[in-house]
Amino acid sequence: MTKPQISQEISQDPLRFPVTKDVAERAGVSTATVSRVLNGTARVRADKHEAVMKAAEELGFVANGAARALSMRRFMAVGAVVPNIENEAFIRVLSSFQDRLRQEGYTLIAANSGYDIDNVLREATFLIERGIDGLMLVGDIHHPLLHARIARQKIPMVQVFTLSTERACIGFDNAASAGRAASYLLDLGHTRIGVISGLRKDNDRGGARVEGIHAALAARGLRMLPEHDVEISYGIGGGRDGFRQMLASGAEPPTAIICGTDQIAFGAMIEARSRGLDIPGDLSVIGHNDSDFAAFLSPPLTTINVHSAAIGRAAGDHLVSRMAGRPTVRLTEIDAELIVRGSTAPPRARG
Amino acid sequence: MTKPQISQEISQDPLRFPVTKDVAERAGVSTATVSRVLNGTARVRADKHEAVMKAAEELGFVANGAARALSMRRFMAVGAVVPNIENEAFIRVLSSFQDRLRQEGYTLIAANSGYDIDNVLREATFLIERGIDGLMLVGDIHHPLLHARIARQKIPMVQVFTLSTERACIGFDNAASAGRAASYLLDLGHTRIGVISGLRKDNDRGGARVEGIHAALAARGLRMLPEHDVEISYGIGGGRDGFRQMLASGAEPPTAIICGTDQIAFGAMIEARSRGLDIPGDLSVIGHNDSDFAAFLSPPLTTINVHSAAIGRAAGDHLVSRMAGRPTVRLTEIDAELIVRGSTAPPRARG
DNA sequence: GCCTTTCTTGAAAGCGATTACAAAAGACAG
DNA sequence: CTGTCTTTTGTAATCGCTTTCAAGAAAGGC
Repeated sequence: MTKPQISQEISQDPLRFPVTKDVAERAGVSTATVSRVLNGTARVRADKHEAVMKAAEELGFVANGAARALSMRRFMAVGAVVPNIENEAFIRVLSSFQDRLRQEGYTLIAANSGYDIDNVLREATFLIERGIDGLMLVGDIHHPLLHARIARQKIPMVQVFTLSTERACIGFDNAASAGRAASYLLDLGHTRIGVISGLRKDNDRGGARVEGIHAALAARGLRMLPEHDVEISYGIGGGRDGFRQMLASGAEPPTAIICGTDQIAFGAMIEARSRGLDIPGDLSVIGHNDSDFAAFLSPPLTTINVHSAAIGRAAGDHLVSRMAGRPTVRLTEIDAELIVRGSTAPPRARG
Repeated sequence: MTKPQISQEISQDPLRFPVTKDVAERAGVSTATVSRVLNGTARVRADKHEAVMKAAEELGFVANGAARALSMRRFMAVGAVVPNIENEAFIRVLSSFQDRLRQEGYTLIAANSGYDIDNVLREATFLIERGIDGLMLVGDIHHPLLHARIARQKIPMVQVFTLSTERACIGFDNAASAGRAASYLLDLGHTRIGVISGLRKDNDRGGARVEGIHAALAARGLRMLPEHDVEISYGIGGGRDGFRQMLASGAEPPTAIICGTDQIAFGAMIEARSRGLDIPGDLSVIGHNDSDFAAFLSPPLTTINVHSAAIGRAAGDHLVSRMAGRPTVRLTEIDAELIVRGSTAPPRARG
């Protein structure tokens, strides 16, 4: 077994990775010059410039981000806390948000809260300790301490999927968009409309949507039966359970339902069909988010497209501007859109 | 409009957020003691302990992570580069990986590469500059420079969804597991078996799976028609296109197909049905990943569960141990499992 | 009560970058 | 060849935390 070759460039301690000083010595310049070359912050004579580049290359120099962050007082990272990192809508938001930030050299650090207001506080604090330069949150209802902390640290923050009167937001009016879906069903002639939503605790969006539906019904002098207003945890299984529960209540079944996600809608469709109900003949179904599979179900699912990717991109734009000290608009509305497919139709004439 | 209340605790510059020194002064101790109390690294007399906690609380103190990282030479963050952040399997891995790391106080920074080997290098370098203490990659084929860089910085790294002879891995033998699925179909009596996989460029897993299927066929003296081996970009639409392409080739259609994801399988099922083919009567279909919807399709989809969540957790365990300097096993095999549901059956006797 | 041992504490030295400031080196005109 | 104006460079301070070291306080043994 041969002695390990210590290559000449590793002078003293082969265990340590190279730092600015090593590059400086090797290139025969000062650390200031190294920094100037590597960051392009000031003119450096061509020969020294080249020497630095060469030395950095040879040593495999990688700048220490913590040291840089400390001295620049900028971390070049932004955080995001979403309720559920496995939910399609949030993934799309994060994905486009990240793309936008990455273009500007920012890193995204994402965390999830499990729809719990205390967890949002905990995760956001964790991110703030990390030194993030900006923060994205979902919704407008948060722990009061969180807003105080964000203000104290002067961290630019933007909220998505909501429109708030207080803070910067990118999103839409959840009540209005769900209301429009309800109105569409009412226009088709439905009168018994139900809703299956995800958990509404600490979730202003879910709550607003249900309220918007109630309001649309009320505007036509109708009201939703309490038995037709069910709340479940997300997922296909949840959708099945939700619809089963609605039928089991003994109340006259709805002729149309609006679901919190396309997964829930899919679950409800499965349950309905297993009971011999025809969709859309006996039951019209509307989902949320326009998931990949929505157009491929049979019948294809009518759904509310919330434009997650556009929202994420806009949130990125917003934060990038704020962090650069540029002026920004507080509210950006990217309205949700009802995509009508085959899962909705006028109610079948009563037998 | 009243003058903003400057609360007493903000003594000098109300623009700056509080630092250790401020807490120390307010509590009447040194910064060393503040650090000791806040990190619990050494015993401190009860009264001083309390004074520090109180001062920190009142000031809304949040430690500067960059400074901490710099002095501890530990960033308490790990990176992960996955091919596609919108793919269910990778999301599950990231989610469980993050949970595990979060327990130990680590932050996860995730990036995606779009199945491109150069992007993996770029993103990983970006993360290394950030100062990550550990790194997770998908698969075993990477840019040679990447391994050099990881070695130079002495960053613990673990690869998932693969088993390598060189590096630490958590995963399974892709060829063997796909081979088992093929053998299962062969046992049912199928002889014309096709495969629809995602892009295989820079993707050792996809390639290995297809090879495993070829090998299983060869072991029975059979071979796959080239027309039955198609490669598409991921997604339901891709699955439809893939199966359409297979039929359009003019070759005798397969009686069974194995798909790279459940989404692809779903797409292929849709296309098959639209052509009047019965599943599993005319066509058996196997997917990959056991997506949420797999069990709910009709017929329910037979699929290979790769245990993404378990892999992510194990990868977290592995890195946590390595970063703590504890000994670890290099290879952890978490075998994939065929879940047989209704989409597979013996081929219908030829008409 | 005095000496040794054990706990607590604070002063100060890093960690590895960036950058303000001043000195040095060139460029140019007279 | 000298003085002035730029441009390029290096020195050293700084960012905010952790941690070593040594001193001071408290505790225990005789």
